[in-house]
Amino acid sequence: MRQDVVLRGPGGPYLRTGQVAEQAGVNVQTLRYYERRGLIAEPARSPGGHRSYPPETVALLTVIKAAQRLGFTLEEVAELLDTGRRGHPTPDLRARAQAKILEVDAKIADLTTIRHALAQVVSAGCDSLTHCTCPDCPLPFADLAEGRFPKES
Amino acid sequence: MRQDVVLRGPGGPYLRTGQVAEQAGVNVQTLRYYERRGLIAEPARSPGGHRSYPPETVALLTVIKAAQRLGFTLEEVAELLDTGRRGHPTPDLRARAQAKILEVDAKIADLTTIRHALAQVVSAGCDSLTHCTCPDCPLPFADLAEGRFPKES
DNA sequence: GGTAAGCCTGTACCCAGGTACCGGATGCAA
DNA sequence: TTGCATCCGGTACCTGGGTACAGGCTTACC
Repeated sequence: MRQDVVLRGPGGPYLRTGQVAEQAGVNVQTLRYYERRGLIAEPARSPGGHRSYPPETVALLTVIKAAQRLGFTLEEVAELLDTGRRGHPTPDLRARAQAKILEVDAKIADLTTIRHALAQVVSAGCDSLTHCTCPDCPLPFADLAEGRFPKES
Repeated sequence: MRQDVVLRGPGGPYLRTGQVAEQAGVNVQTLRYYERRGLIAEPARSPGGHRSYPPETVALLTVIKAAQRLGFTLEEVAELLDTGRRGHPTPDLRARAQAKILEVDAKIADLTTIRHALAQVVSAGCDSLTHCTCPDCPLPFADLAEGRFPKES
């Protein structure tokens, strides 16, 4: 544990990879993965080549994780951060959040239909996917039409 | 298009790969993938080694696709088909459907929370993930606690 | 200056559910 | 019998979001 030591540089106490990772609750590899993906800027380096992060990187990672939990892909998060960094605030985030709400609603609707079909299986007492002996068997779900749930799981 | 010709064999009109794939609306590669995964049985072969499927394979594929849309993984579908094939009907399908309902409910609950947070972003008028200027900014979503949505998208 | 923890790059691997490509063989109708 | 659509097995690749490993270099503390 030599991690409680702080590198000093122009502008404040800098952090090393392991410190940032621990404080943000992510893996060290993830940090470099995000750097490759353009989510976090390439940090300054020590003379020996070790990364030296400004402390606000931790907050940035928290924001990234929050956005992910809202259903944004890393690519979308990268874009949002990018437009944010370019100055002039745009209605981009708002618009994207609204679009995301529609996506979420669609997913919820699909899941609701699925839940319905599952409940039918249970209440009808289906005992086989292919040779069900229950009366009025709901299988194989005519209402779950081909292609209605493109990639839904 | 020589696919409208039917191979005849013991028990009925047999189908070739392309015919099954087309009728079931899946890719030819997928068919062989399912065979490798044990979802469909290895079909008979022509003297030259071409697969020759019984016509009910198309229905089986429909069932597989329906089960997938219900949220079962291919592995789960394979197991369900397997216990079905082994004769003696078990309450397996019913139990699994009930468990799946719980999974679906959990997903819906997560999505509902997410929808809530998104709606807050919209109504508060957030304009940046990192430097939002809106009053009482809900970012970065303290209620979406770390780890609450392990793999949710 | 020794020692160990931590960091570096690069590459490969994981999950699921497929899809694509290759060179060669087969099936079938004209 | 010729021509070409289709099929064969094997292998590699795709998406998304990371994770792991190998082999070597730095940093920090004593």
